[in-house]
Amino acid sequence: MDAGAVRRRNLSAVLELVHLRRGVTRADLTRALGLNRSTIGDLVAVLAENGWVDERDDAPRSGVGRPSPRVLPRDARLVAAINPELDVIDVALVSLGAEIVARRRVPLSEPPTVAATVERAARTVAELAADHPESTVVAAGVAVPGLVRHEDGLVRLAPRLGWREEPLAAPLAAAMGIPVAAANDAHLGCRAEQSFGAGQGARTMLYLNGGPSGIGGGLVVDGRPMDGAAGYAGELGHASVDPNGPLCACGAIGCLEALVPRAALAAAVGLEHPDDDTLESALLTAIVAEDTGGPVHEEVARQLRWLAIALRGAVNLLNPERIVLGGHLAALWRAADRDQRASLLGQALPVNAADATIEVAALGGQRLLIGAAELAWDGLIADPLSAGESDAARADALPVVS
Amino acid sequence: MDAGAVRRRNLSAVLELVHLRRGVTRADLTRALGLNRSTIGDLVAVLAENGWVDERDDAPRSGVGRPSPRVLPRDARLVAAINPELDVIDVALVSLGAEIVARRRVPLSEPPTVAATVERAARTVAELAADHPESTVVAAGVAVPGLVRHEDGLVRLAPRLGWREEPLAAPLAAAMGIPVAAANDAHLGCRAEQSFGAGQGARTMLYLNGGPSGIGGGLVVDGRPMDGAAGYAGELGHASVDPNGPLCACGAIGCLEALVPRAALAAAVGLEHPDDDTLESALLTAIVAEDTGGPVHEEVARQLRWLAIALRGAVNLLNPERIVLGGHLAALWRAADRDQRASLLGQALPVNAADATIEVAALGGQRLLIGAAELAWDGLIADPLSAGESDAARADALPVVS
DNA sequence: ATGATACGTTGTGCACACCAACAAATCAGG
DNA sequence: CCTGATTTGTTGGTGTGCACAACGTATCAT
Repeated sequence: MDAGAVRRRNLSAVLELVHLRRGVTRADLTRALGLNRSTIGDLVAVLAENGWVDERDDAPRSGVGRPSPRVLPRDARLVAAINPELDVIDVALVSLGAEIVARRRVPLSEPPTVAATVERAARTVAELAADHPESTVVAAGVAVPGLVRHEDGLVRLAPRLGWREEPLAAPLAAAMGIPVAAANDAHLGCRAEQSFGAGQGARTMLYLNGGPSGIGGGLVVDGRPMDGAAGYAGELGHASVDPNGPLCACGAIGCLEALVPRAALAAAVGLEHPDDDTLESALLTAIVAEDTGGPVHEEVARQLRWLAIALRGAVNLLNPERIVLGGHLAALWRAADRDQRASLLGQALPVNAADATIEVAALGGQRLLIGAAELAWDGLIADPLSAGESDAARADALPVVS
Repeated sequence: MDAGAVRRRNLSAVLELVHLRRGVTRADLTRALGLNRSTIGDLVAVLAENGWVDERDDAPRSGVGRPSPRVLPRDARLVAAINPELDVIDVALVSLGAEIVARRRVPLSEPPTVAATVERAARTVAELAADHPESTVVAAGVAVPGLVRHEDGLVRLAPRLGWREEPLAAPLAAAMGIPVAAANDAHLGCRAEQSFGAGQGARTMLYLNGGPSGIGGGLVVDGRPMDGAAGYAGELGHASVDPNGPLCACGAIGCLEALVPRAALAAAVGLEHPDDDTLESALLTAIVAEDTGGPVHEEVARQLRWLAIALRGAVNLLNPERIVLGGHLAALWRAADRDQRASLLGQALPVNAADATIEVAALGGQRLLIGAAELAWDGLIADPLSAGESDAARADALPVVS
């Protein structure tokens, strides 16, 4: 580690705080980073020169002493967030501080091929960027409903889209002329919740999302997203919960996601492909309306029992301090009564159950886009000055294909 | 991060390499750390001045060019490693480079209380230290067969010893006058295997050990040991593998360790409390002697089936690149035939199964002591100069109770 | 108004890693 | 055995970046 690395680290730490807290005072920065006032002043000045932040004097007056100027993220640079799905490609431009500046949902008549995804996404990003001439789109992140190799953004398998061993990040980068990184959608949901949602502050966390194509998840270990050896960690949906259970689409027996399907929950309340909010409110309504022991109660109780078994294993293995539930698992949690909630971790070792709090995901429909944007910001925040002169020349500094 | 932090980090990185590789040339250090020759020379000189390393010119001649002196760990400082068990307290002095310099197994007539453990361990360490007057014992680590809170080394529960909510690190530190850290024995086995055994080089690894009191484990994530929120991670032994299975001692149903007990394997080969080596060789002998389908084959196959179910969940959740098996799980693996070995990860997602290799633990009976020593070295290696003048004054720099 | 408090600003010093030039120790080839 | 090539250690000089102290500035409390 040389002296330059110190500078890079400190600049990166400042920028990361500005990003995560959407603006902080310089005084906050000195306290959070333990650096000298003069050093912080210098670092902020460098970031301001390079177009990353603005300083403003509209500090909320708080206490005696000279007020500290606020350091705010600047929108001169944006990243693109892309989420291809079965019937839509969701595209957004996201600022530092994770504000969605522009968003367009491009409807599809049929599931997209990779080529179509690349073409539509690149075009849509260009159109959205044209509406924001004062900003430059400097990188992109893609949330893919499937397994993505993180070293090069190759989609190993996305059953819902019918993709298999398809390069994705590379052609997108070629089409857009900026670095592109891709990752599993649940991983990125986890990142988003960790940075800006229900996972804030948790150093060890398990995120579980119940979507139409199954149950995915993500992990945070020591405050950092955990990908595993190649990027496929977090697949608790394919943990065994019943060795005598049904055959799962993955070929194994008794997977969690085969026993806790979103479709069954939706069917119990008479819906077919509800979105998260619709499913949740229908479920809560049904639970209130129905007598205890009715079919909705039954299905909720059944799914909670299986979920508890899977959570027991994960909680005993990881000793997380937080568990965040999204999608129909969030709906399940909301529909559960006091006893059912307690029993979710009831069979875990007491010490592990005591450390863990269960929360419901907070970011709703913006989750995947914010997560994809986080992925895109990663390399830039890690080394803010490399983006200084030519934004395109920095491609190889990223864990990304350009 | 200030300038001094750079120095600390670099010194620490050099010392860590010397420790892990049990000596390296200065040329190796420049390559491994990417620092300048002159910087490495300076760092090594500082470490040598402070009694951490020796330089010797006995380099193995390899190729042209001026030979690089070897930097070797020096035994001026030692750490104590302590492992209380049911019928013995195992104590050792361990050098930088993880060589066991002295060891004594103190036999017990009955399971030790915490007070007895503290007294016997402290006395034994003092006696061993007296045999090595040229060295100073500067810290200690304890491997506990139970759940240990890592912030203060309090034993939450050690069923085998009958301990519950017992402070351990604090009284030991008081008795010995040096910093003491304590952790779960399987965690420390994992650390030992990671640093010096079958886990070397793995950045994501799952360690699983089958002992007489159950199945414990440890995790390595991003090259660093993973403890969880409070220190209780790795308990895959209490993952559910059969919701209709037997009641486990932990109060839950169908835990892995209830279905894969060491005692059943030992009983199958007619032994009662065999050590690891005895069990393994007896099992291998029996497998060869017995016809396929016999009771030993049956028990091995049965246990492997349950183990596969638990491993599936863990592998899909973590996407590890290595799985290390110890204790009777290692014996199981050794006894398994080709097909059985393949089927251990056969139900995991193919991408996850492809990334993971299964290995057998390599360090045998020294594992826990080496792991406990690793724990003790942690704080010292992280900041070598703080130990320079007064070895005792550095206590509060450690994640440890003094 | 006045002191106390908190913060930004400026100039200086220092720690530390890098660099370039040189010296030393080996190997290969004659 | 000598010579050149190669690799590495050594030395003195240089530059970068953070800390620190002293001072200026803006707010609050009385």
